Amino acid sequence: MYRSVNLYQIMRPTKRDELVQKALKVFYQYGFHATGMDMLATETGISKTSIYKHFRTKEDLILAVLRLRDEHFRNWLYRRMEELADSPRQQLIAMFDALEEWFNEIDYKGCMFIKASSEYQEASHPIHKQSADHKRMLERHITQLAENAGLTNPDVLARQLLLLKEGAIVTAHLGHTENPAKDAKASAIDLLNLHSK
Amino acid sequence: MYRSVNLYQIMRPTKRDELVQKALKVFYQYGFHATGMDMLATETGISKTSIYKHFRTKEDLILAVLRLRDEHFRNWLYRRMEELADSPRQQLIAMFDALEEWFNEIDYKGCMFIKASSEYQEASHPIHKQSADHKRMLERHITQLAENAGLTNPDVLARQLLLLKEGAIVTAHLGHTENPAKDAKASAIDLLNLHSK
DNA sequence: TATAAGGTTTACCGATCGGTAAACTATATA
DNA sequence: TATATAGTTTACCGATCGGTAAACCTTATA
Repeated sequence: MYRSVNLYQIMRPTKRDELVQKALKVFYQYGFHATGMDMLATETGISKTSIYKHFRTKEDLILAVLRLRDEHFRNWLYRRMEELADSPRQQLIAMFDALEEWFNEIDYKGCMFIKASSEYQEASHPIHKQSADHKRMLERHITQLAENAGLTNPDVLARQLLLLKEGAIVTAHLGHTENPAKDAKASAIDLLNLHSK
Repeated sequence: MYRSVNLYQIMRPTKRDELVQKALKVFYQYGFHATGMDMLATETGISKTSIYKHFRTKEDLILAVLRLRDEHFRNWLYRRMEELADSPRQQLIAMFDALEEWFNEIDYKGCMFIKASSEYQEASHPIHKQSADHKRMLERHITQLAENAGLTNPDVLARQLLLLKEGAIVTAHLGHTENPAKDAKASAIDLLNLHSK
């Protein structure tokens, strides 16, 4: 019995994952508070009862959604940076080309973690904390790239590049500026040159 | 009669303004969707019926709140930049010192307009549009300062400085980085030097 | 003193909020 | 065939959502 249960869960986590995947789209498009569980059941085609079989609360579901989003986004960004450039230095610059591609998607609605932390504001809230963790992991990766590129003060430079990234993300969503990714990229190139030995 | 009505409205717009002022604090602290009208009535001490005498809908109230916030914030930032530095060039740098003061306030919860645009995502939504207008007005002012400072490409530089500002604002709220205002300021100084003749 | 405007309280509206109970169906293994 | 699991539908829970109706109080002017 135990064997069959475990095998089933290992081999077919499909429905649960399908739910998280669909919920991600809905939360991203409409926001967290604005998305009710009834609407979520309708949009995903999965009954509310089934949803609550998988997740104790709406908050738990959101945390799972953010986990998936973190995995998807970091994988995509890191891969795209590698595809667009060879050297670590050029990859840091290519981050802003990748961002521009993202901004130009028709359904672009900003960064899910900025939104999450802004709807769940207290720093102690699990959703806020998990959003901060995502940013921390990005920072670690970019810092490593800056080190590999042999740049001076790789940690400071990484934080500065990420400030440009976050600024471009919210500016692209506000929509009052033509091409924030391009402006950010130009700044990034300048900063990189200044941090070269 | 008409005279008395008008005089009354001109001389004592107090209650309405008091409502907007208090609603601003509540919306800023708890978010827009998360703040119900009953809670708002309780927190402001103004009955729901009275609120709806002044504003037809919750959305109208939010628009009034954002108008007040725009006025407060821009006045505060511009004044603080002037207090902290004399030359236009130094004032541009001082923007990040002013931001650091803001970030260190105990009730700091990020930028109200970023939050508003992220809870009302469609670019056509009045709340989203008004948030974008705020950013546009900031851009105009910073561009003017860059021109007065005699810097090359004042418009590009202004947009880049504002990318750093927005990035610092969301990073300070996420709370995963020590002192984003300091990082942003260092970048700003570098960019300013590169744009000097 | 009559009147009008701004404000109040109390109560209510239908809809939706997050979440649950119960009874049922389909599938896959023992 | 018996059993366990994942999933379903229907109905419901108390609370809160944005918004309104009606009756009353207060204050300042005509």
